Order: sequence, then structure tokens, then C-alpha cells
Amino acid sequence: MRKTVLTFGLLILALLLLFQVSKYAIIGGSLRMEYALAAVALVFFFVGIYLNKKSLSKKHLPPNKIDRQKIMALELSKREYEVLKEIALGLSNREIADKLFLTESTIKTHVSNVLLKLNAKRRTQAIQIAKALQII
Amino acid sequence: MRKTVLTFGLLILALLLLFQVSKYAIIGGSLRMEYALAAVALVFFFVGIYLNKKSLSKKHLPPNKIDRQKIMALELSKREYEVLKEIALGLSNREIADKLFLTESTIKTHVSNVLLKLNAKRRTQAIQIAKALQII
DNA sequence: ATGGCACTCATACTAAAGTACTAAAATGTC
DNA sequence: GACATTTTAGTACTTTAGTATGAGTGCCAT
Repeated sequence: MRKTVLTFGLLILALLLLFQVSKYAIIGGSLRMEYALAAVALVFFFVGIYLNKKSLSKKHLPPNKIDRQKIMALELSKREYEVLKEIALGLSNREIADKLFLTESTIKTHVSNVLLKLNAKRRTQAIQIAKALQII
Repeated sequence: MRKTVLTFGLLILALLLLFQVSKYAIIGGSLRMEYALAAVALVFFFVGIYLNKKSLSKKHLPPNKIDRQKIMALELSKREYEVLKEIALGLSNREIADKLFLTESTIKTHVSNVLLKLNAKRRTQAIQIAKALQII
């Protein structure tokens, strides 16, 4: 917040300066009016783009990004979370086992634990819950 | 594309007009230079914002919204698509059957057809594919 | 060093999911 | 009305998924 105010202040100051400089330069005859107008136009054009980007970036980005806080709160271990991600990719237990160089037994154990911790009855429900919680 | 070119052309024309008008108005003495500069600054400021918003809206908005074209292209029937959505909600065949007042047999038939048409081996993979295709 | 925890794996089941095929209504189209 | 789809449903299996339980290993913190 303080940073925003400071940036704004500096910007306005710089612009007023540009304003005055161009005004007196024109009166003094050392600067053509077209150039002054073009310079002002260009500067404000980019200021508009800059400010717009600033305000948009704070309202459009938060639809994704994973929530590590919730993963901890659910007490999901590293392996369990890893398996959960593979489930969401649509892999079978066999395929996950091969991918992670483990046996299907181990994967089943992890899956069971994930379902318990996410309070899901099926892996498809686990996917839905995980997405709702923004942990995948 | 043609629309974009047209908009751009009109904008540039309008700006050149503003440019010339302000220049001659100042020379004629009917307009103070400060006002001309302020006007140009304001216009370009908003043009900057406008153009920026245009370019961003085409890169940030499309993360959602379903693609009915693809649903048709995949030849998914109404029922099959309905079942697919329930699968994505994490329901079992039994639960889907109860929800749609059908038997589990019927749901299995639909599910098998959905898997075939989406080229998926499992329902979890069907979810992943459907999301990638933006049909759910 | 030891008790706790995460990770690994196994066996033995039970329960879902998925396949293959068949077939009768229901629906919409020409 | 005839024809093509869609929707519904069934039987009979095969394959995955999921549960329960036990147990060995490695790691880390007290």
C-alpha cells in the first residue's frame, strides 16, 4: 500500500515536470509543438498500460495456484500427495506403481490413506475434493 | 481480425485529428497549451488502458467455459455427456443411477460409451481428458 | 538409543468398474 | 409409417479399486 502511494506520487511528479519542461521549451522556441504533444502522448500511453496491468494482475491471477497450507492441514505426506497428483492425471494403480518404481501394494496403501484424509469414498471423488480445495 | 484492423485504423485517425485540431487551436490562440497537452495526455492514457485490456482479455479469460463444438465432434449423446459430468463430480455408477432414476446397468453402458468416445481407459482418465478438452 | 513416523510390501478379501453382446422401447426424421 | 438413433436394461465375465491387517526398514528428533 505504501509502495503504491509512493509510485503514484513519483509518477505524477515526473509527469508534471515533463509538462512544464515541454511548455517552456515550446515558448522558448527550442522545441516544436508536435514533438511535445507526441512525447506527452507516448508517456501517458505507457502509463495507462502500466497502471492497467497493475490493477489487473491483482484480480485475475488467483483462480489457480496450489494451497500448501491445506495440504499440511490435511496431514498428507509427500508420497501421498504425489500419488494424489497421479490419480488426478487418470493413472491406474498399476501405472502409478511403474511410474514411481513401487509395487501396486504400496500404491494401494497410499491411495487408501489419501481417501481417508480427503474423506473421499472413491478416487474420482478425491480428485473433485482436491480441486475444490485447490491442492492440485 | 478484420475488426481489430478497423478499430485500430479508426483510433489512429481520431488521434491524428485531435493532434491537428489542438495544434491549430493553440496557434490561433483560442486554446491554452496546457489544456491541449492535458487533453492529449488523457486520451492516450485511456487508449493505453483500452488496448492493454484488449490484449490481456484474449490471453487470460479462456481458462473456463465449455466447448459445445467438441462435444458434438466427439459424438457424445445428451445422456452420455450427462453421465460424464456426474463422473467428474466423483459419483459411483450406483449413485449416478439413483440420481438419474436409471439402473446401474444403463449407467455402465453409458460409461463404456463415454470411455470409448473419449479414448480413455478409466473414468479418472476420462475426467482428465474432458477437462483438457474444455467440455466440462 | 529408541520411540514415532513415513514408506514400503504382502496376503486375502470385498466391492466397484469396465467389457462384450444382445435386445426391447422411445424418439426423432424423412 | 418406416428407418435410424438414442436410451434403456440385462447377463456373464474380467479387471481394477479399495479395505483390513501385519510387518520390516530407514530416518529423525529427544
